[in-house]
Amino acid sequence: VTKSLLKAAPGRPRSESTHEAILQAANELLEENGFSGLTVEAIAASAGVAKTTIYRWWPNKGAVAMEAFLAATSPKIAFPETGSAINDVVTQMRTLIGVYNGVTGKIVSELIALGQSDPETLRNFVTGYLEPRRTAAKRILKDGMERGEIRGDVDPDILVDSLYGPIFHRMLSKHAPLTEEFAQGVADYVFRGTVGPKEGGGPASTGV
Amino acid sequence: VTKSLLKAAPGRPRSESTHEAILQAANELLEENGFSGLTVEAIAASAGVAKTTIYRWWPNKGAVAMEAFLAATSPKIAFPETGSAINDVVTQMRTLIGVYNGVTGKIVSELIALGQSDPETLRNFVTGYLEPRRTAAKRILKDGMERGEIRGDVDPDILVDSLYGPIFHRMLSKHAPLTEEFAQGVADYVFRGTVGPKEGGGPASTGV
Amino acid sequence: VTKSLLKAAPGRPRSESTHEAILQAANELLEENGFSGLTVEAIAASAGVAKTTIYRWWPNKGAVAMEAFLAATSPKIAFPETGSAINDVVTQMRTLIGVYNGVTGKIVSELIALGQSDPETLRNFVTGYLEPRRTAAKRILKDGMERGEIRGDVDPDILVDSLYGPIFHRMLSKHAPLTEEFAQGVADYVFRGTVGPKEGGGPASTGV
Amino acid sequence: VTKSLLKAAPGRPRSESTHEAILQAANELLEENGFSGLTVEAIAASAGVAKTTIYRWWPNKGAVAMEAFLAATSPKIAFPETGSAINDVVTQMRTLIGVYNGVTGKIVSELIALGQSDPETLRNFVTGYLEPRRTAAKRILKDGMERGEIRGDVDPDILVDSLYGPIFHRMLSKHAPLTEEFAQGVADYVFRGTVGPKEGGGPASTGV
DNA sequence: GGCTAAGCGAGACGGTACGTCCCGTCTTAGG
DNA sequence: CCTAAGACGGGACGTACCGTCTCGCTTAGCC
Repeated sequence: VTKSLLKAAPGRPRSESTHEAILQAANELLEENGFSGLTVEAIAASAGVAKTTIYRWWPNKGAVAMEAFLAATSPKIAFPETGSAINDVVTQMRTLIGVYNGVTGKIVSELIALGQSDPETLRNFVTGYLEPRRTAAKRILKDGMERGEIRGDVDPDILVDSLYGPIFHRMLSKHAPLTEEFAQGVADYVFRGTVGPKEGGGPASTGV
Repeated sequence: VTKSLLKAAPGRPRSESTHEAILQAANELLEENGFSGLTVEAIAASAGVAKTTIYRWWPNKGAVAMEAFLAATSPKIAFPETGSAINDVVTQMRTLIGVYNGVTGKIVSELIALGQSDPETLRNFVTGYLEPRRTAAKRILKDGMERGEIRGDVDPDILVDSLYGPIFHRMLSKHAPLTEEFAQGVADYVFRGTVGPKEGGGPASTGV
Repeated sequence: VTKSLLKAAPGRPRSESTHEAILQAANELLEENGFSGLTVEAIAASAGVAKTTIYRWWPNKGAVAMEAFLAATSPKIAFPETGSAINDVVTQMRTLIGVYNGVTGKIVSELIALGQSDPETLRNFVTGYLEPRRTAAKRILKDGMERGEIRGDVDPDILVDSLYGPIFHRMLSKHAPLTEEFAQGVADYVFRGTVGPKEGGGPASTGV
Repeated sequence: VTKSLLKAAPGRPRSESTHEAILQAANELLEENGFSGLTVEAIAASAGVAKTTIYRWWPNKGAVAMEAFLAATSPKIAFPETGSAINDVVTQMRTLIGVYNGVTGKIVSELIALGQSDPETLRNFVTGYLEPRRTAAKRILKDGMERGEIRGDVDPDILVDSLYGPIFHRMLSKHAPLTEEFAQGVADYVFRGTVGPKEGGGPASTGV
């Protein structure tokens, strides 16, 4: 009977409860004070853990914050499946607007901010957060392309950034409010285009 | 002969050379080390200036960095004027790609990042950098709407974010390369739309 | 009228009260817990001072402890002057025994101990504490040599170490009690010698 | 065949090679870096041994260092036996000077230093190192007293400290060089005394 | 020409958090 | 029961910058 395919590592095994306590403490502090108000010492104190234990596993507080955020938000991806790719994506965009107007938006913004001075963190954010969501969106859009709902010569990567890029832009720059109307407008333009005569009923909205 | 309509303030006047030395030092350090490696003490040392003098005129290092950046880059706005709004905007977007792939892109990114933990800085970035550029772009687009090149019911604010938001997104998240093809693609989709049959010549590119 | 021969240093002058508060706090903690129980953080807290301020002026806690000790004990040198060098020295030795059996002995021991891993500290101890006392003792002994009380060919440096070395030895090694009888005995042997027949009244004690 | 008259303890027996490896590693590190640069983790690493194993057998690093030192130096006691106690002692003192000017002196100093903050260590040093040597010296001196070479009313404990205390003092305080001349001088004074007229041939040296 | 007032260089200061070192304890698995 | 391995809580270290504070000197306009 094989006990395990992997030989057990020698020494005292890493305490899983400690690991989780750290991530949970980090998450709570992150939601309370934002990233800039996050300190390793506070995480340690709040988790009832030694600072050294944190530094044993993460190189800096950014890495802790990132893992804490990812652990807490990873599973939340959800697209509706109505049969219309455009419908599905627009619905998800409007939902996202609500999320990004809340605490999550603040944390996502700060993680991207953090990533500007720490490439490792940015890479982790992209692979752990952004890519899975982009992939899901591209899946929907590709389905729409298969069905003929969306043109076949479209590049899904560019399309998905065309749709979500503006949302990130407003979330980060705050130069204009991040509303569902905005998301709807962006989707309308990207799907229906904007060229045409000055006056005109224009193409119907893609709105849900 | 009155030298000035305003009564001169008493006391020693502010040294303009000191002011400039500070901004220049800040700019150099910003380009060298990025914002996170920027410290007030380093600016002071590099400018041959007392820390006190910096704090007399700016509330924190973010404000110095912002002013330094704006002083160095403000005048550079330039849109071509070919008679085609779409042409002009796309050309400018492709130019912007080049700029944002260089040092300026790094600094802009870090200023946005900085703004995530300092609302004042973000506001200054928006009013000092972003708004002038958005206004210029909207001017071009509105001209196109007047001419009938672009639909009349389009919201210029949303349109401009649809075009530039994706660029900022890739600049900040670095999940995919920031190429002229990308800018071209985004512009194509936003102007011509993406709905349509799977196969199809599709609408002509908006390309220059 | 000259204000000062030295040009005033630029910048905010060092706070003398802070300086003293640090030394006093260090001294109190030293007497309470001994040197090994002394921490820079405790000194800072107890003096109401920032840790950085301590490190601005002293390289490590040993240096603070040394200066604190020297500031508190420097002026205490006192030899009686009875006309007899031997008498004076022996009296002082007996007094010293009392001092070294108390807190001072503990601190002196720990400073010497500290000096074993920090040459700078040891040097400061010697020049700040030991040398002045050795010089004073040598002064007395040389007077005795002038008067003919002590032989003229004696080396005062060796003599003074012959008298005080044993005291330091017992203070540090604690292999036998540090009593006035011990001091008396050492002085007897060093001054009167120990050679001679097994039985014998022996030379009179040098005792006071 | 009985392996032993004593019943063997249950479980895995203590590894003697491990024991020795620890002491040897400690000794090497002690000679290299001195005591302050000695860490349990370094001993463990250098001996290829687990930290736990060290703590199972010694309460702290001082105890390891002490045992390592004693194991390495215990057997080295040697007094000449020329028939003259004074001769023998002086010869040994001069030899000791050489030893204490080398690595051994450094280690002895640091062990005494260590003992200032750890009574247990100091006690071990005294019983394991100092006492045997003091006893040997007292044996020689008592022989001299028996023979009438040294006065009979002398306290051997005080005498031995009068002779060796000055050496320890200079070794620890480093206020003056530790030379054979110094040892000779101390012995001269302690055996022959120092009182007498200013000018005078004085008593003959006790020198060898 | 002296007075008043602010700008300025210099640098000390209280303070926060950092990331590191080493301690001595513990929890595993294996001998 | 010993040992290797190494995770853990903990305490203090010395450092980097922060933003504030006192200084004395400089540079102006005003009386």
